[in-house]
Amino acid sequence: MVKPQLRISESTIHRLSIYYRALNRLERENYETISSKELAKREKLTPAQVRKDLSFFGSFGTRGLGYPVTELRDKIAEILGINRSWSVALVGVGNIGSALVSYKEFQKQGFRIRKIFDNDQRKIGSNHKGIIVSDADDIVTELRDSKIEIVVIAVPSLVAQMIVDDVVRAGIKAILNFAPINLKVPDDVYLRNENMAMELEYLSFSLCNDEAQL
Amino acid sequence: MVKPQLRISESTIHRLSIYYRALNRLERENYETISSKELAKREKLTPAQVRKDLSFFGSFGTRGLGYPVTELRDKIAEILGINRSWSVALVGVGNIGSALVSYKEFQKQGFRIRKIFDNDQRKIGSNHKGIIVSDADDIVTELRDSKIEIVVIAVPSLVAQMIVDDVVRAGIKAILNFAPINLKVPDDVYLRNENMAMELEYLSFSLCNDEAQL
DNA sequence: CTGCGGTTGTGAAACGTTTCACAACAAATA
DNA sequence: TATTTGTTGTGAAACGTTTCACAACCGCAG
Repeated sequence: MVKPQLRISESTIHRLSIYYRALNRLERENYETISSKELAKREKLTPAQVRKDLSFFGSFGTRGLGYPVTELRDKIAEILGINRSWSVALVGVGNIGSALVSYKEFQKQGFRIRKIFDNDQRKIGSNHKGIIVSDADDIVTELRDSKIEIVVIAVPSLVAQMIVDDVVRAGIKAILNFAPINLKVPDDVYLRNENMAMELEYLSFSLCNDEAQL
Repeated sequence: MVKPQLRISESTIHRLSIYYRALNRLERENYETISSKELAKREKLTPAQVRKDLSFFGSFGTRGLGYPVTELRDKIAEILGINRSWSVALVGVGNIGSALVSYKEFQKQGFRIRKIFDNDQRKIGSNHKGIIVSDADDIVTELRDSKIEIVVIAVPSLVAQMIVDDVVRAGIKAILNFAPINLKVPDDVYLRNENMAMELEYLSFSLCNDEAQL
């Protein structure tokens, strides 16, 4: 079903996420099928782009009709690997960490936070949405024997590399990092960075170069 | 100093953000100059990319020596428009909103949250880091006569379009949206989306397609 | 069964970004 | 001054992504 990989670009994967959400909305609006034209219009993309993105993984549409909404949504979920649930651990329950524990969108897509770590004695042992915060010093041992597949890092930049080293040592292969720093990980570990200030900086740049841009 | 714009790509701007942070660290480590080679190595980029990115805006380096750390940092701050402070309003003090109010990285780069809105009666009037939460119904009037330049939207998807319409009506030209939905804004308004689930989905995809990728 | 309007899937063209490769130059050394 | 080492700035090549354009096909109407 899912075609042999011929190196899918990052942009394509990100657009799949977008299509996934759009299709969920369409389903709620009782659409049965959707054309690449309309889907593109809704998400400010081009029809050709929608079709090409999907064609990397198979042919899911019907000529003359478009794509079946629910079926395509499920297909994309399968491609992205969100047709299942993932066990996630969170390191750091400061501002951002706490927000993530309650972030509905994670849960909705099957990302379940099952362990929380912090190095602040006042937080260790406390309860966040039913999870007892563990000591960050125990990361390696606690993760090694767990079923955790993805670790989210929401600690200050200064300690982030230390934490990530532990996480790698525990055998974790996928890390989402919120610290605004470039972490070093071995080649076989997937690392993604989420830096919320960067988008604000982009806005700042846009405002400063206004008339030139549009 | 800053060259005539010849359409700078999004990736280049994002890398400028990265250089900016790297240079700050280098300054703290007492580097006086840095070569494109070393800077690239630190941030897992290529030297040519560093040089080309910078060359769009001028020539800041010295052949044989490299780039002066502090001077280049300041130059990039000027290009990105973060050598000043920006007045920001936040709409929605739920999980994410509250985290953003205390998010140090925003303040550090000159993004100052000066107004907060919410539509929850229990939150209106409450105090977040010295700011009294206003009624979201008053967004248009409150923003119109304010000095707010950027609005951050951290409300549920269902109400996000309504809020953004008000924000646009108030004359705001730059919006950072955390709701996982594609908002519609006029062409002259800059809109950026921050979707934290998307990066997790990317990790999920990577794990599912592991052996094929690396 | 034929023809028509609509839409997909995809090779090829167009476009954009990254990498290469080297002339130009700075500093240091002799 | 001449030579060597090191690094920038940049045009051009290589590469990657997006857009174009159209054959193939679906459903429907006559």
